[in-house]
Amino acid sequence: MTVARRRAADGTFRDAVHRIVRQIPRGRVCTYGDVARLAGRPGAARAVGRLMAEGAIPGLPYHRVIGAGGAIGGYGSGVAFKAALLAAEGVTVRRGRVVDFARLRWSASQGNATRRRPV
DNA sequence: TTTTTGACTCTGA
DNA sequence: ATCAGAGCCAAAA
Repeated sequence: MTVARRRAADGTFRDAVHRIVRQIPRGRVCTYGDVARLAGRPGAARAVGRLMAEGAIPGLPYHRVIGAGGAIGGYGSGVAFKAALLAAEGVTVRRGRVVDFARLRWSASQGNATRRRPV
């Protein structure tokens, strides 16, 4: 491997966050705090938000990362566009809040098929 | 190394 | 429900 690929998985917080965000299924959402916790740094929600703003990896579903309690959070191109992207996946956003956030909330451990009761 | 920044979150008024 | 304040963390300056 060449040193040029130092952006690859190296155990850094940033890489951990990127890998997690990439796993969020379509039609589901995850909070900044959740991502931080999954990355092994509970409480680093703010740091996660900053990484989202960087958008270092195009193609990642950054729009699926929202605020605590289902708050829409922010977005580089505007929260309106973020809401539109979510709507396109079947996630309804009303008054800056994700409807049925509790059910659409995603966790790495359940992303597979642990859902015993489909929506 | 210290300071600043930012798509956060919780608590209390 | 809405707002201000404080706490927290990682990356960049």
